[in-house]
Amino acid sequence: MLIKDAAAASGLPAKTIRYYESLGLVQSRRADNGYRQYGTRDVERMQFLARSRTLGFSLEECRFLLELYDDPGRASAAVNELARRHLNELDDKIRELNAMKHTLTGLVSRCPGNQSPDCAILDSLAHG
Amino acid sequence: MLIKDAAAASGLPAKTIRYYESLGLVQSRRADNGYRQYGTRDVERMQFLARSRTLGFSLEECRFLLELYDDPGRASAAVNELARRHLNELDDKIRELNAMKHTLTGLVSRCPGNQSPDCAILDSLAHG
DNA sequence: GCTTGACATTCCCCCGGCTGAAAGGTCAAA
DNA sequence: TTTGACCTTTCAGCCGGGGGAATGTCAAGC
Repeated sequence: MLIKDAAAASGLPAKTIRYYESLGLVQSRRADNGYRQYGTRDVERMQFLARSRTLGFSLEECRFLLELYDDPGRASAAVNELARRHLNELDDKIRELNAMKHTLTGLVSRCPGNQSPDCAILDSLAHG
Repeated sequence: MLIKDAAAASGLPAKTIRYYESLGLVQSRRADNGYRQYGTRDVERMQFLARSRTLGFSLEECRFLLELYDDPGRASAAVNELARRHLNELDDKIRELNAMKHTLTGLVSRCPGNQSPDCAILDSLAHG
C-alpha cells in the first residue's frame, strides 16, 4: 500500500504521515524505487494516532500511549493517569475559553453595532 | 519610561513588546543611547493589546481593533461584526474541547487504572 | 577611577503540528 | 512518447512568542 492509500485509510494526510515518521511515531518499509510501503499494521498505528489527536493528546503523549499499547506488561493505571492529566488540561482550556466568551458576549450586547463610533468593546479594551 | 517599566505597567513581557513593535503594533521613540522610550500613550496601547489577547483575538485582529480605535470615523458595526465572528470561533473551539472531554471522561471511567494491562482507553484508540 | 550588576540592544534558533512549494524520480495509460 | 498522477527530498513559513548569546550603557558602591 502506497502512502496515499494509507492516508485515505487512516484519515491522516500523506504529509502528516511523513512528518510522524520523521518523529519516529510511524515506521515504513521501502520498495525498490524508494516508495514507502504500508501494511494493515501500519494503518492501524496511524488510526491510533489520528484518534489520539482527535482527543487532543500532544504528539509526545501519543508516543507514550503507543508505547503503552505496545507493552503487554503495561499497567492501565499509567494510561488512566495520563488521561486524567489531559482531562484537567482540557478543563483549564474550556474554562479559559468560556471566560473569554462570557466577557465578550457581555461587551457585544452593549455595543450598538451601528454607524456611530461609540462602542463598549473598544471602551473596555482601552480602559479595562 | 524604559521597556521594563512599560512591561510592568502593561503586563506584557519586554520581549513581547519588542515583538509587537516588529509587527508594527506598537511604536517607540529611541533615546540617544538607542534605548526604547515609552509614554503613557504607549502603555495604554500595550494594555489594549494585552486585553484583546486575553479575549482571544489574534494579533491581526488586534491590529484591526487598534485601527478602529484610532479612527474617530469608525462604525461600531465593524467592531461588533469582528467580535461576533470571534465569538463563533470561541464557540467552535469550546464545542470541540467539550467533545474531547466527554469522550475521554467516558473512557477514563471504563479504564480500571490498576496494575492490569486491560484498558478501555487504549482499546478505543486502537479499534475506534 | 574601577568594578559590579542591572538594565538595554540585536541576532538567531527553538517550540508544536503541521502545510506549501520547489525540484526531481517513477510508472502506467493513451 | 508524452502526459499526468503518483512518489521522493529539502527548505521555508505559519502563530505567538521564549531562550540565550554577544555586546552596549549606565548608576551605585568601593
